[in-house]
Amino acid sequence: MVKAIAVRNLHGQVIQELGRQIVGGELRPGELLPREELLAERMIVSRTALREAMKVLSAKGLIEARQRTGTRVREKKYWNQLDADVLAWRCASMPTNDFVDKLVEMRETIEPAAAAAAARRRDDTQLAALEAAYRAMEAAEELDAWAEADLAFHEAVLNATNNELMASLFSVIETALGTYFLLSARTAANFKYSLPHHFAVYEAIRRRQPEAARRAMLRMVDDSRTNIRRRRRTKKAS
Amino acid sequence: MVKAIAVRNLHGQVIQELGRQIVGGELRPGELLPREELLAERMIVSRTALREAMKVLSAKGLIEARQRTGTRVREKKYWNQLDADVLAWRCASMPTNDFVDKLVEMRETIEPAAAAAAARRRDDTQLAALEAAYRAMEAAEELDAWAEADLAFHEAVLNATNNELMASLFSVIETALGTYFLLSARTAANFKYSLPHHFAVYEAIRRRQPEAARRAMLRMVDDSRTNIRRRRRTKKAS
DNA sequence: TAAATCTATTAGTATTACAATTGAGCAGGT
DNA sequence: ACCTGCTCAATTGTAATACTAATAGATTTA
Repeated sequence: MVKAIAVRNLHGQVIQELGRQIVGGELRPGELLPREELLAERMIVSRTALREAMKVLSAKGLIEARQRTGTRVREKKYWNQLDADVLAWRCASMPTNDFVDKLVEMRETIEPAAAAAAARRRDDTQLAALEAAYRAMEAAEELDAWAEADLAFHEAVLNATNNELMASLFSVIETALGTYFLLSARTAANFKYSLPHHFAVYEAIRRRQPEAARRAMLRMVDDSRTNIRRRRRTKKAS
Repeated sequence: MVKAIAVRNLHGQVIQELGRQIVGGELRPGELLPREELLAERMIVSRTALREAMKVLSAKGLIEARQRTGTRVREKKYWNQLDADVLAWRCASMPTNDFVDKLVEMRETIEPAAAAAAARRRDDTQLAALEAAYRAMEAAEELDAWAEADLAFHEAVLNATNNELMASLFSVIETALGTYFLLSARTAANFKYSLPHHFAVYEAIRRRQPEAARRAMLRMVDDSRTNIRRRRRTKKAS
């Protein structure tokens, strides 16, 4: 479901390894992990490499090191839940359905608001980008091209927001969901199903009508969610 | 405006130093920073400590290191905008008003949605926490106590959401805004001004009325924003 | 009993050495 | 003149080692 970020470095691997274990629940919050020397030995890396990894995990809020006491896994409430890696590890570990629901809920909250903001503040360049994305969706002949254009469309909306925070949040969520929400609902036969929804969003943003944009985006997201749910049931049945 | 996270460690200081410089624009994207040996020497730390800091900055998406080439500052689009530190550095560097507006915009989209979700999914324990926070606000005699209770109230709402992502996002934003949005609008005289708003939110959540909760929270946030704006004008005038 | 102190353990920092990667230039062939 | 591939050197990546600093817990002392 999730793209594993390619890791060439050694400490990168260590980060992944430990991060996965912590987020996945093998290492439970409060648990004390072996002292650096031992752990390094076990993972067959130098203490240097291990420590570089630990610093990163610590920055993500997953662990906390104190002299003499050792390093322990922090409570979940301190984790940087919005960190791309943490999110990815959760996706990789969790019995996904309820977590996906949470991600979708975030998306449902963000995107309509973003559409409204875009309608308010977009400049002509950003509108042009949006239009280009829409035309690409319209012209798409096959699923791949359509998915790519769809993604570009949503990015363009977020971009027109002129609020990097919104854009960033969406991109994190979207990465976590992978191609899930883009592709899941549509079969090869009807993948252009939501084109009218996209047009409505585009039009509202073009005309600078925030409320219309919000409603249009809401309809789109809603629709996508019901499709995902339907798909989920189908899968379960099969 | 922002709480500087207390840093005891050396690499912690280095992280702050470099992070601030990058986010603050002293080191521009694309710029190549000195090789580790030199940089370490300049900052009067060992290469070890420097590298531990670099790994963290790299995890935040601020820099990218490649062998032979060196380490360079990444484009803004790759930064983890939602990282607490990155946010804090931005707050510390930016001519704040427009950035604060962006944060407020995030808050305005999140909180009403959160209130609605809370009304849908809260359990009795969470409701009790919410009630406790409300009573504390009601009972508050002075500004400090009120601010604390207010914060607890919002946390309780987010918590009742049962969606850690929402909770996390809010907590990040709230930290970035510091006590700004909690305190800025109210003078010592009328700090209990928004109590009715809070009651409305509480009631709607208690009665499991999502839409009512959303609207109530929206009114509250809207109101808070106008107060902030008013305050801003006043400040400018003075 | 409580307060001060010592001690052993663990993370933090520094230093040094070497390995791995790779851009750039050079050599050789066509 | 142009491509190909090789070598070289610069920079990050990894390791090993030694020492420093903080502190939980035992020990001593008032």
